[in-house]
Amino acid sequence: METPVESTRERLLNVAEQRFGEGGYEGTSLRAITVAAAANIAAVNYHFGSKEALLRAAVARAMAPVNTERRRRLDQLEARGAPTPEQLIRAFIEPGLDLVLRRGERGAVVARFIGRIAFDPSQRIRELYAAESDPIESRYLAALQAAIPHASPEAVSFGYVNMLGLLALHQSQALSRAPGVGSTEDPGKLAENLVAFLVAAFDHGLRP
Amino acid sequence: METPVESTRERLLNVAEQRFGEGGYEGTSLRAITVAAAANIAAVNYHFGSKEALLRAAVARAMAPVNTERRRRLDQLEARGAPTPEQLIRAFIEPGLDLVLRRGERGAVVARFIGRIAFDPSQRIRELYAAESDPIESRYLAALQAAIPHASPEAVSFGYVNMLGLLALHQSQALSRAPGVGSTEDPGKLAENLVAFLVAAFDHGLRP
DNA sequence: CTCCAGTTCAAACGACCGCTTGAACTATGC
DNA sequence: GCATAGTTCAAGCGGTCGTTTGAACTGGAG
Repeated sequence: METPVESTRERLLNVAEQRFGEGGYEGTSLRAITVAAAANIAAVNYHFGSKEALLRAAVARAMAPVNTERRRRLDQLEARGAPTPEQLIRAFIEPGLDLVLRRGERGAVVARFIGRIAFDPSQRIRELYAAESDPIESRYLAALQAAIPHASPEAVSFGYVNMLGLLALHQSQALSRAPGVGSTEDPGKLAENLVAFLVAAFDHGLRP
Repeated sequence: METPVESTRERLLNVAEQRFGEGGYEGTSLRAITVAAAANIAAVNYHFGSKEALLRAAVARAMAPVNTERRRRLDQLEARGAPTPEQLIRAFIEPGLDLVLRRGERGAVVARFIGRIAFDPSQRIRELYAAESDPIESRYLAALQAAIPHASPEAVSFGYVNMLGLLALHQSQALSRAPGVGSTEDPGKLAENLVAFLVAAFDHGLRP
């Protein structure tokens, strides 16, 4: 009645995160996006300004709820006193997998989009993602360092980067090369497995 | 005297693995490659047939010594009896980081190339890499399963995929967003850190 | 010298790229 | 009803893409 179910702008963002997540930034053309979104090519430049600006808007929209949830969990943990490594890892991983994978079809699309962009071949694109998640990341790094005092800052950074990479890897579903490997597993278990894997690595696998 | 230092074919492969490693497959044009290789554009189709065939040849050439070394280490380990998880992880990681990062400038180029292609946005490209490393991978999976009998096959596969992903991540140097994070670290230490991280995760972080 | 296979070359092919233009449509306020 | 701002549209811009073509060059064999 008031809104035509989905505005052109929203349709563009939805299709963009789907296609960019499937083929990457360079591998996806604006024409492919606009056709799938039933929009005119010029609509992209009208609503966003450029292809990269469309990507930027899509990244910002996709990351917003994840960042919010991470911030909320971190606030909550720090209010209760010194958090354990497991609590911190869980607070980082779960918003990326759970919150996003539990929302059915669209959630998986968003997760794949985020995971792909985070490690896009182009450094320019990667920085675009990093800018969206840097603030909260530095808070996590500091909290992790405090929770694992016996590890050097370099070791904590190393672990953190690995956590980031593994999360992106599973978000992007790049490991579905052989069907049935772990793709049909339910997201909850994946999150639990990943958390357990990382907790063990952080607790026993950080060299001085 | 006998060879003009480098044949056109070799120059194309060298530049291809450098540029593909920097910008990804879709983000690198044949013209950029041929210009940098001081070759004519048609040389690509003459020597290889197509852009994708050039990539395939580059992947095969880059992976060959890594696969050989992995096979050699695995043979050696299995000849001595039941290998430990650490031995297996080391035998997988070190050929990917050491053997390739220790060869100075060119080694780093090859490593980045492999790491990028392994998780390219396009599934087609990823499969191209997988085809080159699948045989040896299945041997590792079986050996890992035998070395960690208390873990389910799903858990071992999960750990293996994570190992693969982290190796590719560090090979591709995609984490050099902030300069100086860990980029200037020497490759030997990186390998040791990564092995320790993975050993701890495999030993204590695989859920039943 | 002639021949010929192997290689390199400039030039161009059609297709697609991101982006722009200017007109047409739509809906709201007066 | 009419102006106006917001949006959509077909069409086309210059440029780059991967690939192809046919001629020119190269060096060794007969």
